[in-house]
Amino acid sequence: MAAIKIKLEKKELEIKKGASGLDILKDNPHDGAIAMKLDGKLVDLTTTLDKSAAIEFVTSKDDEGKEVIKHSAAHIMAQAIKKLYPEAEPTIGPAIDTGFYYDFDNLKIQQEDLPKIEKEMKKIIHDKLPFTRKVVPLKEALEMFKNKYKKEIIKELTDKDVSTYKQGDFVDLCRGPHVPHTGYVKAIKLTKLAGAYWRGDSNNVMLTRVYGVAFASKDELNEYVKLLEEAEKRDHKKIGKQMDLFSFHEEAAGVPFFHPKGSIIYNELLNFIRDEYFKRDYGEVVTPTILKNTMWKQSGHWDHYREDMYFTKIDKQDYGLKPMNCPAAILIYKNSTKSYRQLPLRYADCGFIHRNELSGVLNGLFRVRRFIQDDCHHFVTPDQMGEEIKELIDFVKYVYKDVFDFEFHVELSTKPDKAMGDDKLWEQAEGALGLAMKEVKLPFTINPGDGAFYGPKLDFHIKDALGRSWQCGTIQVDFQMPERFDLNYEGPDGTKHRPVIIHRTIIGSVERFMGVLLEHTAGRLPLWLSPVQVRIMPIADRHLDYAKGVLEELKKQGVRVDMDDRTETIGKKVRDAQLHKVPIMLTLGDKELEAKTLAARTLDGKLKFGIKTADFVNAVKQNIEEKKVSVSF
RNA sequence: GCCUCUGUAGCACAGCGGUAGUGCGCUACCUUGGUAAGGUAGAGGUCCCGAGUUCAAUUCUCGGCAGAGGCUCCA
Repeated sequence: MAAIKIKLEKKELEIKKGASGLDILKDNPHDGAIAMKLDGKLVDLTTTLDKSAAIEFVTSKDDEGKEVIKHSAAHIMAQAIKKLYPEAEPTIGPAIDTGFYYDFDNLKIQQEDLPKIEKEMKKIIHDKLPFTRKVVPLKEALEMFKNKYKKEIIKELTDKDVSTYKQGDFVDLCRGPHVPHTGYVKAIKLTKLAGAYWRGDSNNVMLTRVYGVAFASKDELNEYVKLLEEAEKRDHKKIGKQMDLFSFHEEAAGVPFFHPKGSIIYNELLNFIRDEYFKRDYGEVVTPTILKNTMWKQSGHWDHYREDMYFTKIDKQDYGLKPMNCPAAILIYKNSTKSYRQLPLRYADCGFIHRNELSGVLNGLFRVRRFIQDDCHHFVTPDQMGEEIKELIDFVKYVYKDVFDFEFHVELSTKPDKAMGDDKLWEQAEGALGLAMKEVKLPFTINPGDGAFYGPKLDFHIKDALGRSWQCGTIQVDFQMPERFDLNYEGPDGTKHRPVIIHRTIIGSVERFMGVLLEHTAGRLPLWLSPVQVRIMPIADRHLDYAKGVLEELKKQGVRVDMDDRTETIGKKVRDAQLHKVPIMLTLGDKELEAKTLAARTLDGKLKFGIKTADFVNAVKQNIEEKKVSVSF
């Protein structure tokens, strides 16, 4: 038989024509190989070679390999479900970041059914059924697949042929690639059941989506399960309860009740941002929550945002609760003639805004119906726009990286379908944001059609300790509102010019940011944000008087301090303080009483004895002042 | 809003067609203890709300409200 030359990584090999990746692996073992790249294109290991090519094996450790495993697992699940529920109609089932899912129509199952499906999947995996690829002409494919969803997909394809994969008696429309046989998928777990609209459109029927995870080893599955447990422990709703920060009540769905301790965190976040405003030449404004509908009609909110608003009547006139602060800032701007010398003009507004969110999207502090944004409207000349945006990006970087130690990424969201204004202004605004990002040399991705109705935006997503990402800050360029409200300023030439409005938030909403921060830190907030910064714990009753003295002194110094004077053992008091995430514990006993010193314990279990009160106060104040992320002595 | 699930003491959960338990927490007393749980006793519940089935509903059925996880949406 004829031989062909292939290039395998750095080696040149000669193999039989028609040999497959699996054949090559026999003589050239490659640990964990599950797919391969043929001249850079990802294909099955079972693909046969009929001409010279460069080959690279892809393993289950590579991202591409992981995706192959997840995708193969989706097919295995579909096969299992088809067997258990023959009337179910498979639609689509891709690999996703966290695993895979498959959507079915006509599948009526419950959470309890998942183990049954898992069991069936394990059988299929045990049987090591080969995945076989077959390319068929479109017409033939239309006959092969009876179900309407698959037909719909096939009809939209522009290729001549479509590729199908078969394992056992299950055939699916699929580009591939897949693992050679089902036995390659070593560990699977079905995680949740959900509803999902066909093609993600809420006008379409709701399908049943089954989510799962798949790995090439049991260890990886265990690791994943651990991560889930960790995430559950860090759930901010749970931490909020444990630390007595806030609660939710059915009397006000979607709006948190912040308790005294939670309110401290809330207010500290606002204080922090206000201090930054002061340094950066912002003016804070305080404005009404309820404004007349005439205002909302002029701003465009009536046409573009009404669904998300609450309305009321006062003296037979129609009013709406503000979902955004911009109209108020605009009214203040228009209150007097503005000169170019006054710009940029920055109106910060920490007012409550209300959004009538769908009940199904509410989620702890992450998604609420009433919240405060660290919102500001920058009125700038077109010339100042670029510089102002760059300064803002810098501000964002300072807050995320320097103060809170968050990684983040940026998306540029462009014109949505439901937008107002003409395309030219949109392009100009999008260009300005993109250019600023390039100039500050930050990478960003494009999120098409996700802009606000009045302008494109940069969205800042922060990454927490568990690698999850949250949208918080946003910078939006708006040419529309200045037009609608006929805003202007006197230029150096003595004529009127149109300003540009930049709408932006950095921490986003105080609520969401607090939730992210609680999960990121697992409740171990930096000292400056901790509701109780220091807890004093006398060891026996005879230390009480000394402890009270220390308590008063720290209070006088502005430290948030409390005392655990219960008749409990010191071990018990330490445990309680640990559980409530009190950053500094002062244990006061005979030694301290005698030497008039303090003994401190931090949450990491480190102890230090013999601290002088004055030194302690200085260290604590400095840590707070510098907004340090952690405490140490 | 839609899909699946859930709702029992402050919290975490058992339980059951005959109006309820456990642990932690709380209160009192004893204990005065050196870095993640000392002992004993006690208080605490409209079993989310409403209707239906039943001799009897916290339990079964239906409707509502709220929560969780998804989908769509979003700070």
